[in-house]
Amino acid sequence: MPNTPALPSPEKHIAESTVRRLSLYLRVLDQAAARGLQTISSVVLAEEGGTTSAQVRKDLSFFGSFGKRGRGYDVAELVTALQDILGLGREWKVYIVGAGKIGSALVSYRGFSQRGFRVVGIYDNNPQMVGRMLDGVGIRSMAQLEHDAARELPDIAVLTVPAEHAQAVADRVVAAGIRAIMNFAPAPLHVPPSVTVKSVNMALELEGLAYALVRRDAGEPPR
Amino acid sequence: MPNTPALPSPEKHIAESTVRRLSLYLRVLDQAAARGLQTISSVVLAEEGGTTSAQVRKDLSFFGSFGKRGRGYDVAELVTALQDILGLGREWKVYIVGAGKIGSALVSYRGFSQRGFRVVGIYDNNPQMVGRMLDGVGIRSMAQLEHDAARELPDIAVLTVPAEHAQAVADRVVAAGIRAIMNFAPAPLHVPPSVTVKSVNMALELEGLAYALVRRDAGEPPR
DNA sequence: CATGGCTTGTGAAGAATTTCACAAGAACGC
DNA sequence: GCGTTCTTGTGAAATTCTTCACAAGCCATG
Repeated sequence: MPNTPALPSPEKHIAESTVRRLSLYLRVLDQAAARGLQTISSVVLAEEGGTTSAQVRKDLSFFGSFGKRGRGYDVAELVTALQDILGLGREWKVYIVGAGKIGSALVSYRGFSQRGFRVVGIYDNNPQMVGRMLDGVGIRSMAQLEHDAARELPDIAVLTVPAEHAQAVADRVVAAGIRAIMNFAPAPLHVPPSVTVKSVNMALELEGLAYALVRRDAGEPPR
Repeated sequence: MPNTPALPSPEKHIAESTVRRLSLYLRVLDQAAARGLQTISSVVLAEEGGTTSAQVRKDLSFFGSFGKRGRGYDVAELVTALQDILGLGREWKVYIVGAGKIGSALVSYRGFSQRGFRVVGIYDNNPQMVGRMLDGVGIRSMAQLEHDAARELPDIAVLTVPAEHAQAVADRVVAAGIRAIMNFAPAPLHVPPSVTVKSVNMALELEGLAYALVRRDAGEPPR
């Protein structure tokens, strides 16, 4: 680590959009590394990531100086720095709550394991499901959740339950001490401020597309 | 339709964040209607939707006046207006490309059909898959995509293919005349400006959670 | 070791978005 | 009918986010 020591604790508040882009850059860098690139400039990083070079440099500047003027960024170095910033240097224990179609699909999602997110438990309230294995992980009864959590101390709960149960499950998960929730249910969750929630709402994205299509057809320019 | 006729063609450009919130309000309104509420104020709508009342009113004001001072918004009326704005008054034909775990799970996702998104075709390049049925829809060969699209004129393509094929598939989908893509592959897509892409990147959301967790532990306030 | 061509890092400017705050309208009780 | 209470719609202010533009640094070349 020759350069700035990738200090991952800036005083300022970092915008969520910035953090999202950092993840994106990481993905672009992976591709670049796979193609054998040693070095990458903010211009190229921006093109592949769908943003602007100034944005890339600004985003990175919040966390330190990672580039070399006249050269660009060392790919391997920047990967390490970004992983560090994003907290990907360690393993995160994940509970998946809801073993329906989406929950089951997520268990074997490679994007999770590749970044250190390990599914340690899957929960469902259907007794028919309990005991079965999904990709090497056993489905457990919802009744066990609090008990297991006290022992395993999971970091993140992924909620793939029906919308009408989402809030109740979230409450339990929070009470069990989990402080990060990824919510796939199409319902807004209310949690204490000490808990972070990210919602992935597919219906919402689709509706955004529908809006774009009707706007487009109505003749408004996209921007 | 007693009030402002829900004119869905404002001259100004509407921020994507606004459109997302409109979808969210629609969801809150559904719940409200289910609870038998006739009327809802911007304050309540905001609380349930996780935003502020001023934001709600501002968002709606871009499209017209839907409320009554002193009363709030008529739930049923606002639902209709929002559906209208978002282009949910019609049926949208959806192709799902990639019949892996996630693609298969999405076929039967209720959030799609509930809002008028109808899956008319599923595509996969695995010959073992082709011909099987998923929730009443047959899996077709990738080779057919362009041919079928010319006939069925699908509106939206949902991409659930591996990241390394995402761009190539996107190119085909665009060439086939589809102008809206929902991308589940963890790879940024490059498409002509006439095509709208929404990406749902679950790894990215998880990384956002990991970031929040390390920040939290490092003692920074969430906001 | 000087020169030229690139590219970063970053204040400052600009644009976009959110919040404030209040006038105006609607309903209700008396 | 009048006053009180509630709530919308919206300019203006505040804040947040993005883009600009350029000095400073690095590398290669001769």
